[in-house]
Amino acid sequence: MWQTDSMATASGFRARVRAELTQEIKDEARRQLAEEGASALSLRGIARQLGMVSSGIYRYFKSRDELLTALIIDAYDAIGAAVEAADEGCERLEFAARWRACCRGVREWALQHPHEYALIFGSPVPGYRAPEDTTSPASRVTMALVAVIRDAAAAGALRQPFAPDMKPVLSKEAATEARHIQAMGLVGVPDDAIVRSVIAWTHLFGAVSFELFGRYVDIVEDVDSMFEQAVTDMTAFIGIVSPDRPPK
Amino acid sequence: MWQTDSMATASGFRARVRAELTQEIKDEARRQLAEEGASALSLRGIARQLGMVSSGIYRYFKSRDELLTALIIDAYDAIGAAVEAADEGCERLEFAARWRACCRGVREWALQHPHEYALIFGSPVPGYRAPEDTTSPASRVTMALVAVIRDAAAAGALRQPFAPDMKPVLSKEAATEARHIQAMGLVGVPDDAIVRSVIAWTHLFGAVSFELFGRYVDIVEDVDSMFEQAVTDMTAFIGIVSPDRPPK
DNA sequence: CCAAAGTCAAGAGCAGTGCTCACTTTCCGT
DNA sequence: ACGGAAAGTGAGCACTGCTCTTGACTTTGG
Repeated sequence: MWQTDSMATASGFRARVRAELTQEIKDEARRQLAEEGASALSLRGIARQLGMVSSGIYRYFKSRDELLTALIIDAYDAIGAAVEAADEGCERLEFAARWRACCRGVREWALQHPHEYALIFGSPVPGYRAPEDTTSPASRVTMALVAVIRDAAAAGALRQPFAPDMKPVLSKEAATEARHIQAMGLVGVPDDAIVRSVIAWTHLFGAVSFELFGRYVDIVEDVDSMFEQAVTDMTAFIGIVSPDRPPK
Repeated sequence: MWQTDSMATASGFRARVRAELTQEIKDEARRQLAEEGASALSLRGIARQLGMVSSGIYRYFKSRDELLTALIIDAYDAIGAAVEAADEGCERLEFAARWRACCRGVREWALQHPHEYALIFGSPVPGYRAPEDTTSPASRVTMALVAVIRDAAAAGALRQPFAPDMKPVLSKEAATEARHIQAMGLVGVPDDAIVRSVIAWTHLFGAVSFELFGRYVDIVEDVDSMFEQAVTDMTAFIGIVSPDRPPK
């Protein structure tokens, strides 16, 4: 009994120290990331800053890629948590507000952690292959957005946004694809609304990437207002309305 | 006279050889880029492949960054030319077709040159600062898209896409921003249509980036059809119609 | 026509990188 | 108290971008 206890505390102590140093390495890595970017991240530099010898890092991460992977997972979790929190700050039935809040959550997190955003949504680091462990945290943001669409559809708060003479035709192939996507948690959502949701999701990250990577420079001046308007327009484009909104 | 001639041919010869070797270096760099990605691009590797010594490269590009800049400019020009060609393959008055052709042009060039696309539209290389020379070629694609919108507006082929009860309100700030963008070649285009054009432009590159950077994996299966449908939907979203289309 | 000036390839070398490996120290579980 | 695992150390390998000097060649001007 006490053996188990001492064993637990002992190995617990070991594990604790190890976890702490692992965290310190990641923190320092994030610091360097924020200052110089991903490809300037140097294991030797981290070790130097932490007062240890460079080869010591390899007791904690067996390669630079593995460190990067850990940072990527943390970043996915962080942005996922940020978006979930943004969603949960809304009235459950205010679907349009929820969608907009999720969008703002993505952008705000990205603006606060530009290099970490670039790490996960920028061009993949050459030679780097995303391991399995990243896929689950990577989907948190998407799942939050999916939930809003699903809930809105279930509450009958998804409408046809286009004027009758402007409505685009949905191709047979796109409808098939929509049916396929439907299986991932979008039961009850019309085919064309699924397509428009994917479009809005794509636009969201396109907009944040454009802003962060400088593509709006000398074109869009008031990026805040443009983003806000874009999110509003895209919410309407999907067809999300408030549940109490008069049907017509 | 013959001196001038010999001088001219001599220096012309020199310049020609120099231009040829410069081109060879860029070609080999593009080859390595396509195989391993931007950050794996090695001057020593290029020199090795070209049978010259590494320091020789510096006679032609005074740093790795300068080589990258040259590749970036070439890439901007190439995608710009591709989109312009796509546009010019359409009837001048088929504005919706022109817009869609430009979008397809972007995607097709990107799929054919993924690493070059990543070079110009991926996360900026850390420490790399885009020099002035890139800005002009960088805007060719944007200018082609702007021309389509402008022409469509001038021909009265820009409509309000939303159903009356779904139309989002345009904020004062967004209207101001739209007026600002208008000055860049979009005279005569309504404020809300300008905003929607920016959104569609943003979505376009978001979609191509998502596809290329693997964000559609395990989510969108038939990427071709989804892209085609998205472009169709976004063309309607902007409000571009064919000029002969019955007004209602 | 021949020397001066300019051009360019070559190679050594510097400071930095990721990573490996043998070695020592530390400290935990029995 | 002791054996062994885990953690820390430092030398070393192969690679990188980049600089600088040296020597050969070409073009130019007196």
